[in-house]
Amino acid sequence: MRKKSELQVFREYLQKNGLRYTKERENIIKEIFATHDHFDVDTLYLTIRRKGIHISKASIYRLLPLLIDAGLIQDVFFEDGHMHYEHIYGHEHHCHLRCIECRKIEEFTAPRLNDIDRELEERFGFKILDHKLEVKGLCPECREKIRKMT
Amino acid sequence: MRKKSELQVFREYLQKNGLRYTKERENIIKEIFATHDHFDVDTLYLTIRRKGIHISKASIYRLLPLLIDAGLIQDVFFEDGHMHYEHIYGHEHHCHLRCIECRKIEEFTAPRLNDIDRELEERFGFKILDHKLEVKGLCPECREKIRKMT
DNA sequence: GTATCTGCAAACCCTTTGCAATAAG
DNA sequence: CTTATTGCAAAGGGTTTGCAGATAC
Repeated sequence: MRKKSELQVFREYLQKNGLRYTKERENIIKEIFATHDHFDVDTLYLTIRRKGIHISKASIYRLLPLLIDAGLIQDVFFEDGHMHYEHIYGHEHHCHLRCIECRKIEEFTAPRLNDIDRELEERFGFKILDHKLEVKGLCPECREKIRKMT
Repeated sequence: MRKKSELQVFREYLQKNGLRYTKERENIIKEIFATHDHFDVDTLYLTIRRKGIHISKASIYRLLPLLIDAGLIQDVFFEDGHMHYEHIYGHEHHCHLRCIECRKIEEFTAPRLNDIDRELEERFGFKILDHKLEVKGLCPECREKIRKMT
C-alpha cells in the first residue's frame, strides 16, 4: 500500500483542526521536502523567494509549529543563534553526528537507544516519548587538516 | 590527592590565556557551583543580585564562553527562548531525562553510549569528542495526572 | 603603566504579534 | 458569509557590543 504524501498528511491534519490549506503553506512544505537537507527559517525563506515565489517569514514561523504538531518535521538543534529543523515524515528515526569544524552532518541509527529507553522507563517510571542523541567530533578530513597543522 | 577547586582551575585557565581574575568572575562562578541545579543567565543574574552583589548581565554573558572553554560548564539545552547550562567540573558525564509536562529533570549515565561512540569512529572515521543524549517523556506523577483526566 | 574587565545602554538578531486586507471553505 | 490566513511592520526577548571609566597584574 502506497504511503500518503506529506501534503495529504498535512491536509488531513488541517481538516481535523479546522484549519485551511493555502498556496503559501503548500509552497513552504514542498520546499521543505524538496531536499533531504536540514534547514533553518532564513535559508528556507531565501530559497523560496529566489524561485520567484512571494512568501513572508511570518508565514513560515506560523507554519512550523503546525508541521511539528502534525509530525512532519522536528527541530534538531539550536546553533548560530537560531533553530535548525528537518523533515521526518517517511524517514526512519535517526541521530546526528556533527563535525565541529566543517559542520558536516552524518546520520545514523542506534537501536541501542531503545534499550536505554526501556531501562529508563523501568528505573524512573517515566513514559518515554522521544530521545535525541547528538554526537560531535571531527570528520576524517578536518581531523587530517588539524593533524597537519600541529 | 585532592581535586583542584573550580576556582583554581579557572585561575589557571586565565593565566594560560593572559586573562584576569576579578571579583565579579569569582562571584559568578561561586554562585554557579553553589547549587547542583541547572541554570540560565537570568536566574543566575537575579540570584546574585538578591544577595546584594552588584553584577551586570553583560559580565555573565562574557564569562560563560570562558567557563565552557575551560571545561567548567556546558550548555545543556535551549528552551523557552534561551540556553540552559550546568556545571560539569567534578561531575561524572551524564545525560538528561526530562518531563515535558512539569519540566522535572532526572540525570542518568549510559555507558552504552561509549560503545556507540566507538562504532561511529570506526564507521565514519570521525574523532568523537562529545555526545549528548536527551530523553523526553512523562514523569510518574504527570503520567498519572494525565491518565486521570482522560 | 598597559591591557583587560566592568557597567551601561544601544544594537542585533531571531521570533512573535497586532492589524487590516485577503482568501478558504 | 464567516473565520482563518496573509504580509507588513512593529514589538519582544535573549544575547552581543561600543565605549569610557575602573582595575588586575
